[in-house]
Parts: sequence; C-alpha cells; structure tokens
Amino acid sequence: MEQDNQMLELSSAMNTIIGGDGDGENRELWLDGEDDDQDNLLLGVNEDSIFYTDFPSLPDFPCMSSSSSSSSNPKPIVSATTSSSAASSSWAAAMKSETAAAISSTASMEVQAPATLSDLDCCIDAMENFGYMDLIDVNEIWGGDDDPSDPVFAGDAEQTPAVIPAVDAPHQQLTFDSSPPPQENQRVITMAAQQSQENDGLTTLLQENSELAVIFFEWLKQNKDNISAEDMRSIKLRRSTIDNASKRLGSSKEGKIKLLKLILGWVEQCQLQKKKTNKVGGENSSQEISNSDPNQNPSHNFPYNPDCCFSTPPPPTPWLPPPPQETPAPASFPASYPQPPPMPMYPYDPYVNTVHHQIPPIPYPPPFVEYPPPPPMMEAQPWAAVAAPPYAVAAQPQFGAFPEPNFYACNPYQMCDLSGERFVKLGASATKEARKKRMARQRRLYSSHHRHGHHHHGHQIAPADANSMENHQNGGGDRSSPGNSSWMYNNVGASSNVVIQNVDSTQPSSGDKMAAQAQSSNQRLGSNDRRQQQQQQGLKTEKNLKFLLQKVLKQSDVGSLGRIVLPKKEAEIHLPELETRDGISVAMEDIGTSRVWNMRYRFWPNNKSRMYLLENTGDFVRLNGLQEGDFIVIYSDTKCGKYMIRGVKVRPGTKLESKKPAKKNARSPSIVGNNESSSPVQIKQAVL
DNA sequence: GGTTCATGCATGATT
DNA sequence: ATCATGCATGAACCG
Repeated sequence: MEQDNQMLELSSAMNTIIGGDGDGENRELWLDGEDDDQDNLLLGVNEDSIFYTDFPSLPDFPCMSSSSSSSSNPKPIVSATTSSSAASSSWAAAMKSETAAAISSTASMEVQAPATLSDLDCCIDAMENFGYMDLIDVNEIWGGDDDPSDPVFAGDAEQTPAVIPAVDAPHQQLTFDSSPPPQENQRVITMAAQQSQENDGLTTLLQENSELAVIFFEWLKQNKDNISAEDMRSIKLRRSTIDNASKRLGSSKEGKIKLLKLILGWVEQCQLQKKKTNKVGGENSSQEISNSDPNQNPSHNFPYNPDCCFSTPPPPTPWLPPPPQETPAPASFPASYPQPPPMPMYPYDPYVNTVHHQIPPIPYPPPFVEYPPPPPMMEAQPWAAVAAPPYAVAAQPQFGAFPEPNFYACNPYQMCDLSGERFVKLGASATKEARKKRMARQRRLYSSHHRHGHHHHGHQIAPADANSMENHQNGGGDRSSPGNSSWMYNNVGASSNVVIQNVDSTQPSSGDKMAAQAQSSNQRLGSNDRRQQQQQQGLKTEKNLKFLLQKVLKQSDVGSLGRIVLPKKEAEIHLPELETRDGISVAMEDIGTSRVWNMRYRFWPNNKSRMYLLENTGDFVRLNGLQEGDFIVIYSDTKCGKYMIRGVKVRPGTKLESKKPAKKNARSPSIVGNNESSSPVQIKQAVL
C-alpha cells in the first residue's frame, strides 16, 4: 500500500514535470530544451540517484523502453542525452568547449524515466526482483515507509530549508530535516556558487535559493570522492534549460529542488559512468567484482547492464508459473553410483553439483529448453512422435532447484540479458571464485565417494553430481559420459548448437541395428526439429538434460497405488544407490507442467534382490493423464542439477494396452514381444 | 535356476 | 470402511 502510494506520488510528480498532456506523440524533452529524442529521459533513473548518491547510471531503464504504445499516458520527462551524436547538438552544445568533451565523452549514456505508471510499476517489479538478489534494497530505494523526509515525495520540502545530515552512509538518502544557521547557509551558497562557476544555469539556480545551495553543497560533500571541482565545472546548464524546467516543475522551491536533484543525479550518473569506463578499459574486472558484491553498498551493486533486461520488458504473466503447490524438496540423492567412471580430476561444471535452494517464483523469460531425445523407440514409434510433447519447450521458472552459486546466472530474468557486456563480466568474475570452491568441493566429494565405496547414506546431492563426473571425463566442455548409459544434448558454447552424443556403452553395439538406426534417425530428426524450433524462437538452450531411464507404465503404475515400479537395472545405474529400503525423496520436475513433484525413490526387498519404486506418483500421473501403456522418461538436468520427469502419452488407439492383456498370467509370447519391443528399456534388457 | 517385475493381498493406519 | 504400505507370489525371461 505504501509503495503504491509512493508510486502514485512519483507518478504524480512525473506528471507535473511532464506537463501531463498525456499525449504520447507530443512528448517534449528538455534540460537542454532542444532534444527531441523522447526516449532520452532523465528523471526516472535519477529518481534513484536522488535517493542514492553514487548510484550507477542506469541507461535504458526498463520501464522506458518497454513503454509503450499501449500507454494512454506516456510521460517522458527529462532528457539529457549526452551520447556522442546528440551531445554536439544539444546538451553538449551548451557546454563550453573545453569542458563539454569531459561529459560528452564520458557520459555516453541515455537516462530514461518511467514513461508511464505501468512502466514505473515495471521498474519497481524489476527492482524487487533484483531485491531477490540482495543487490539493492527496494524499500530503501522507493522508501519503505512514508518517510516525510523523502526528498521527492515529501510535500513540505519547500517549507523546510534543506540540510543534509551526515553523509557517512554511502547511499544515504538526501533528507531535509532542519535548517542550517543563516551564516552557514550563506557560506554554503557561496561555496556552491563557486563550485558551479562558469555554469550560469546551475549557478543561477543555486543562487536563487539557499535551500538548493545547501542541497548542492551536501551533495558535493557526499560525492567529493567521485566528483571533483573540475567535474563540476563541466556541468553546463543553460539558463533557458533551467527556465524551461521551471515551467514544468513549477517555480516553487519544491520544483527547483526536484530539478536540482535531477541534475545532480545525472551528474553522478555521468561521473560514475566515466569511472566505470575508465576502469573497464583498464583490464581487470576486480573492480567489477567488488562492485558486484551484494554485501557491499547495494546502491553500487545494482546490476546495471546497458543490454540488460531493461531493454526488454519482462514477459507477460503467461510466463509466470502457477504457484508451487507441491513443495519442491531439494533434490536429494545420495551420491552413490555403482560404477563411477575413472576421474583424474573432478571437473567443474557451474551448473551442477550444487545445493538446491528453494526460491520464490520469479518471473523471467523462460529459457528455451531442449530436452534430450527419448530413447530410440519413443520417436521411432509413430505414436510417440505425435503423442509426445514437443522436446523443445519453454521451460518455466522452477521453484525447487537452483544451483546455489550460479543461481543468478541461471535465472535469465535476474541475469537480464546474458549477453550484456557488463553482466557477462560480472557473472564471469563472480563465478570464478565459486567455481574454484565448487571444484574443490567436488574433488573432496568425489574422493570421498571412492573412499566410502559409494555409500553416502543420507548425503544429499544433486543428480548432476554423477553427470558432472561422467560428463567431464573428456575434459572441460565435453559432456560425453563413457561407460555410462546416456544420451546427451550438449549445449555447445553460446551458439546453442546441440550435440547429441550417444555414449551409451550399455546400448547394443551391434546386435540391434534396428534400434541403432532408429536411434540415429531419431537424434537427427529430433535435433533438427529442435534446432529449427529454437531458431524460430530465437532463444537459447539453457539446459543439458541427460536421459536416465524410461518406463512403460503398467496398470499398477497408473493405478491408485501412486507408485511406479522402475526398471531395476536402469535405476541402479542411473539413480543413486539406496542403502535403506526407505530410499530417498527426490524432487522431480515435471517437464510437461513445470511442476515439481516430491517423489520418493525407494526399493523393496524382493527375494534376494530389490524392487525399485518411485512413489508419490499419483498426482503426477493424474495431472498428465497417464494411462497404462503411456510411459515416463526421467532425465537429470546437468546444469541445474535436478531430476526431471516427463509423462508421454501414446497416441490414442495405438496404446499398448490394447495389445497387452490386463492380466500378467494371460501374457502370450507374441503379445509380450510386441509390448516389450515398444520399450527401450525392454529392448535393452532383451539385448543384454 | 536365477532374475525381473507386475500385481495380489495382508496388515496397519486413518477416517 | 477405506486407504496406505509393503511383502509375497508367480509369470516371463535369460543364461
């Protein structure tokens, strides 16, 4: 509520500045009073700057570019374009020659303001999302409370001479809470005027109002480390600009205060941008790292990225997943694998072997995900090709499992645009350390694995542990997994090319040519289709899924028992070893619905053997409308380290059940043959 | 003969 | 009475 109120107030303030004509076609830009580029707006971003000193520049703020045509009340507010081209014609043109370059060359930026209330909303949403990242405190930025000292929203600012309190806090808000002594006031005015000499517009503005001077001076104090006197001399504001702004903002103190803050905020942005540019040009990204430290000054750490998500509006709500109704338990497979491949060095995979966290749902553009091809028969069978859900589907946000250190990188929305230069740097730098730690952890884990004979009772580990072990046998990016049964899609580099690797040593090598051909054909077809679909979508592959096992559902699997018997061999190979009959709980993400099912993987003693079961499958089966003859496929996501399950319905009329007697004792060899040949698992078993 | 696995059914818990 | 759990049985399959 409070935030809503503030949003309204802000919007109102913006309207005031804009002039409130509500005509999107008639938006006028000013500051220099000449720039017609309605997209170059200052206010919105600098609203932040008003609240935070040293706030990084936020060019191309989200809301603005998303703005839109649909808005009935577009509100471009202030424009301060200092991009190289515009500088010469507008803002920079007003500068004196020797100083103009200082800003124009370093402040190649566009600052935009929320154009509409909805855009503002969007901004806030985005900020809140970043708030998840602990990078900024939304409440602080937008004022969690009805803070009467809020410089923008406070209504009594004009009545109260502004004095900015201590400036120790790095991102302290400018607040007005008391009046300075008259002498001090005069001194401040003088100093401010001196600082702003050669700057007729700004000087005039400051001299006109002592309150502004105080604000200006305190701002200078706060930014003394970032903004030098030289910098200040570079601030050129034409008197006409001031006058123009005054018309919009009103000639009241409040209006002028707003204007001053906009100006100062803009200067900060420019200065910070300048510094960033210099440092980035330097080489090392250590500064970037430090700046990206969420534990540091949040206002510094706003994940600004020129190419960031803000250039693209967040996806519409259809992307939003339904709230998780199933509590997504962390994937918790004990790290125990019967035949771990030899492993000279535990490879790093940023997306695997990480502790899963439950996170709140965050809207983000779902990555375009390719799912590994089903085993041969799935696509070889005409019914499967039709009945199976598309392999390339838009994955929706998950609630259950995200890799710990790379969560942000895994989340396209929070990561904004992964191609964004700065974010790439930040992400790369930030993950370096995590990578080292992970590698060390993985080495420890792996060695521990061997020391304990693969008995990790109760140890929770992501399925990708095994995958990382397997998939990196051949080195860094090679995810082939010799000695293990799997088909993998490999996300190669950033090109989203998919490499299908059949590295299933347990597959029939020569005996089953039909299966092999079908498999090969399937992979080609599937790959091409997926690639094409992917290109159409223009999205990136985000996941590496490894096929683990498949099971044709029997009547007892889809019945009321809510349990599915898993093929023993595959279960023992691809799923963690179970020490106790109680097994382990495992979060299975339903690929079809994106729901995360908390299932239980366990076994029953059966004679001298075991019988493996997946329990709590009832809802999953019902939701997917699975029936006898349909099948499930279980994958592990090697990037995010979680299990994924897919229910595949067979084409109506060709269901296996029609070929299969209900009673096991009624099975006949011929029928059995038909039935089992439709199951890759059975094929394997038959061959093996 | 050994193994796998579908499912019948006994038992206990819950409503 | 119903449901959930888990064991036992036996058909099918394999070597």
